[in-house]
Amino acid sequence: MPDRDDQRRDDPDRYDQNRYDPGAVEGRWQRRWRDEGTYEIDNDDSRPGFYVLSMYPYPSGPAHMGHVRNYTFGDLLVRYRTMLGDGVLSPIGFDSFGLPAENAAIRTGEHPRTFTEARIAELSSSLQRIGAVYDWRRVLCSHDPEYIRWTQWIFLKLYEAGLAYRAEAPVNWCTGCRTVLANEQVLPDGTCERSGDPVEDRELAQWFFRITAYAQRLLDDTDSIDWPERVKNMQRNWIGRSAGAELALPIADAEGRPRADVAPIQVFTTRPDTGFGITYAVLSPEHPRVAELTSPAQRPAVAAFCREAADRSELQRLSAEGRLDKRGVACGTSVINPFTGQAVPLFLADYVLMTYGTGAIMGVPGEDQRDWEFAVAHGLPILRTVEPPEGFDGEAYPGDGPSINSDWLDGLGVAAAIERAADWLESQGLGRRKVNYRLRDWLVSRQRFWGCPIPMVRCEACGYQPVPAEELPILLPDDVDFQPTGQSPLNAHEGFLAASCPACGGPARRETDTMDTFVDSSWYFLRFADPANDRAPFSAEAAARWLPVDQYIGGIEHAILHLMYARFFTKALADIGVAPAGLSEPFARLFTQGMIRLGGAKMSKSRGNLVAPEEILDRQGADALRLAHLQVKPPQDDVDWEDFGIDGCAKFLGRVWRLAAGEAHPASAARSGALTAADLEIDRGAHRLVDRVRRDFDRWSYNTAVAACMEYTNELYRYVSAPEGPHGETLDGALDRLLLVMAPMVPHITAELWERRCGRHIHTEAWPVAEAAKLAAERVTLVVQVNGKVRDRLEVDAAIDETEALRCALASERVQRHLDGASPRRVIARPPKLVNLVL
RNA sequence: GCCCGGAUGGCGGAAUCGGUAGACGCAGAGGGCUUAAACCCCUCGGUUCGACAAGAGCGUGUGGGUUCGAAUCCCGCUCCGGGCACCA
Repeated sequence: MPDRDDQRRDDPDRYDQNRYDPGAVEGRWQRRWRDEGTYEIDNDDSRPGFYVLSMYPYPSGPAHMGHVRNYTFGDLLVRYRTMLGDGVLSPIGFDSFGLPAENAAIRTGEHPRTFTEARIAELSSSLQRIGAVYDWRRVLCSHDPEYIRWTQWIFLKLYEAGLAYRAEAPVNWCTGCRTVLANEQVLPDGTCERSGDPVEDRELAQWFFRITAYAQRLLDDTDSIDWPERVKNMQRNWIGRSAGAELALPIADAEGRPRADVAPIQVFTTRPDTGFGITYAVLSPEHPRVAELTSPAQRPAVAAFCREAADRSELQRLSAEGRLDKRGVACGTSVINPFTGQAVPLFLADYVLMTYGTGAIMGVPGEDQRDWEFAVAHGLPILRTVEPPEGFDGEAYPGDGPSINSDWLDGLGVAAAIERAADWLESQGLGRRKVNYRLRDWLVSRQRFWGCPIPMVRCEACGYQPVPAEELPILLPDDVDFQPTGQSPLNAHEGFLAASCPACGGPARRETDTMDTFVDSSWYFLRFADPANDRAPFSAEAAARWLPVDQYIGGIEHAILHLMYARFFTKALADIGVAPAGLSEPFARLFTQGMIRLGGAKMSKSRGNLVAPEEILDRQGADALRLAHLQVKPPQDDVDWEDFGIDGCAKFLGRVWRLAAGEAHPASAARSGALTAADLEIDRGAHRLVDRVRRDFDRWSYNTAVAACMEYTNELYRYVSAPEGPHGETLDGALDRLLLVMAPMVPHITAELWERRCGRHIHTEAWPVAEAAKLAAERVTLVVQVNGKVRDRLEVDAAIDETEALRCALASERVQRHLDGASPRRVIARPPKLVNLVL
C-alpha cells in the first residue's frame, strides 16, 4: 500500500493535476454554473424558446434514485437543447404541501412549514449535486404565501365561472388519512393510493371542480399531443366516453297501460336497437324513486335489500365481482317497453350504479350477458333481437348481426339499427341521443391542515361566500397545536376561523378544508413563465412565450391524476381569460420514465428499500451515476437496481479522462503532416459519432448514445496505441467531438477536460457539426449470400456498383464452393452492402 | 371481458427503412504490466457437431404465411406487464 504514497511524493504535481477526482471537479463546476447563472434565461431572450420541465418533486429530503433518474434525463435535455442554440427554460420548484409534513407534525409537534423547508433545502442541494441545472431565480414552492395567493385567486375565478361548486355527494373517505379523496386517488382494490388504508363511502358536502364539463375536449385533444400512446390510452379509458340514448319508460297501471299521472323513469343505453328485447327494467338501490315505485307488498323486501346494499362497502362489493347470482329484488311495479307497448316488471339490483348514467337501466338479456344472468336468476323471458352467427353457442350475443323480432328494425345491422332506433325515439319524443362519461367531477376539498386554504367563508344568513380577491392570501396560522387525533387544527383555531361575511358584513366562519395538492401542481408550469408577477398568477404574454411545455418529464404513476388535472386547468384558465386563448394543452410532449426496483419491488421510502445516491456520489461521482442511469436501460423501461453498472461507467470515464488529458499516449508521439488511412477513418468516425448521438438524443435512446461513445473511445484507444502513433490534429478533433457529444450526459468531467484543453466553457459551445461527406465509410463489408445464407464477407469500396459487386461475389472461393459450379438463377444485388445469389 | 405494451446469449440490452442477429456494458475465461496484488492494457465468449482447426447445422416465446431474404411484415397461439371494468 505505501507505493501510491511514494508515487505522490515522487511526482506530486502530476498526481494532483492529472488524476481524475470527481469530487473536486464536480463541486467546482456546480458552483460555477450556479454562480455564473449559466442556465438562467430571461423572457426576452432572442433565441428560439424551448421549455424543459421535469415534474416538480414533493420535498421528502435528499434526492432518491427516482429523482436522480428523472432529473438526469431533464438535465441532459436542457444542456443538449442549449448546445443546439435554443433559449432553454429550465425551472424547478417544490410540491411542498402534503400529508407527510403534517404527519410529522402530529408526531413531533414541529410545524409543517419548518419541517418542509428543511426538506426543501436538502433536496435542492442534492439536485445540484447530481449536476442538474436550473434558473434558480424562478424557483417556487406551493406553500409560499405568494403561490397560495394565486392558487386561491384561481379557485375564486373558477368559482365565478361556475367551475367550482359545493355539493353533497357520496365521497371516498380514507380511514387512515382522515380525509376525503378524489376518485382518481382510490385504487381499484378500494384502498387509498397514498396510505393503502381502506376507503369508505360517506355522504358529505364537499368542494368540486367541474372537470366533467371538459370531458369531451380532454378526450378529443389526446389526439393532438405527442405523448406515449400508453398514457393517452389510460386517459381515454379514465374518461370512459360511451354514446347511446336516454329514453323514458312509462310506469304501468294495474292493466298494463301507461300512467299519465306519474313521471316515467329515464334509462341510458348504448344499444337502443335492442329495445324490442326489453323484458324488464332495473333501478339502482340508491335511486331516489325507489320508495315511490315500490308496491305495498314488496316494501319489506325492498327495504331490506336497500339496507343490505348500503351496508356493503366498496371493498365488499368489489369482492363480489364476478359472481353470477345477480342479487336483485322485484319492486312489484311494472314499466312499459316503449317499443312494444308491453308492460315489463321493475326490479332493484346492486349491479346498477347510481353514479353512472341515470341510475336505471333497461334489461335486454338477449344482448347483454349481465342481463342474461339476471333474467335467468329471476325467471324473466329472454328475447333475442340480434341474430347470432351460425354455430353460436353462448348466452347473450353482444356482437354484430341482423336485427330480428324487432318489427321495423328487422334486417338492419347493429350500427344502422342503433341510428334508426335513436331517430325513432327522438321523433316520438320518447328519448334522445346522449353521451355518458365515466369521468366524475374532481373532489378538491381535503380535511387537512397542510394545504392551500379554500378561500370561502360561511355566513349563517348568506351561505358560502367567496373571499374578496384583495383579501388574499388566506394563510395558515403558525400557532397551531397538532393533536394525535389527526383532526386539522384549523377547526379549533379561532384566529383563523373568525371572519366576516363579504356579502352582509355579519359574522361568518372560514372554510377549514384545504385544497388537494393536485390543485397546486395543476398550474405551477404556468407560474414558471412569470414567477415574480404580483398582479396575476402569470401574464398571458409570458405564458404564450413559453407554453406549452416542449418536453415534460416524469413518472408513469402520474399518467391519470396530475396529467389530467393539469390539462383541465390549462383549458379552463384559457377559457376564463387567464391563460392565453390559444393554449389548449399544457405539455406538447411527454416522456414517462420507468421506475426503479430493488429486490423485485418498487424502490420507495415506504418499502424501506432505498439506495441512497449520496454514497455513490461520494465514491464514484455524479457523472458516473448519471451515466449509469443513461446506460442501464431504455429510459422509459422499469429498471432493477441490480442491473446498474456504476463501476463500469466510472471506469469508462477514467478512460476518457486519461485519453483527453493526454495520459493514454505520450504527447511527443503525435505525428503531424500527411494523413494516413487510419487518420481519415478516425476522423470520419468522430463525425459518425456526432450524427449517431444526436439522433439517439432526439429519440430518447440514451443507452445507445452511451454505447456509441464507448465504442468510439475503444476505437480511439486502438488508434493512439497503433505503431505509427496518432496524428496530433486528427486526435484533437476526435477528442473535441467526443467531449462535446458527451457534455449533456456527463457535464462535469467534460467541462473540466474542455477547459484544460482549450480554456473555454464547454456548456456554452455549440453542438458539433457532423459533415455529411464524412458520414459514409470508404470501405464497407459486402455480404455475399447464397440462397439467403451468408457465405462470405468482403471488404469493398463503398462506391462499388452492381456489376463489380457481383464480380467480387462470384470470385469468392467460399461462394464458389456453395454454388458448386452452377450459375445463379437470380441475383439480388444491393451494393455496397449485399449480394444474394439464388440457385 | 375490453384496450394498450412486451418476449432476442449467463444478465441488461443493440439491430433507426425487410438485408452481416447478439453492438455496448455487466458477469466469466485467457494473456500482458507488477517481486506480488489491485488498478490499468490486450484478446476470447449464442449453441450443437467437429479436434481446441477448417467447415457445417440450428438459433430472436410458439405454429403457420408472405419474400431472393423476416428479430423486423401478416394470421393463429402461449406466457408476462400495464390500464379500464357488474359503466348499462
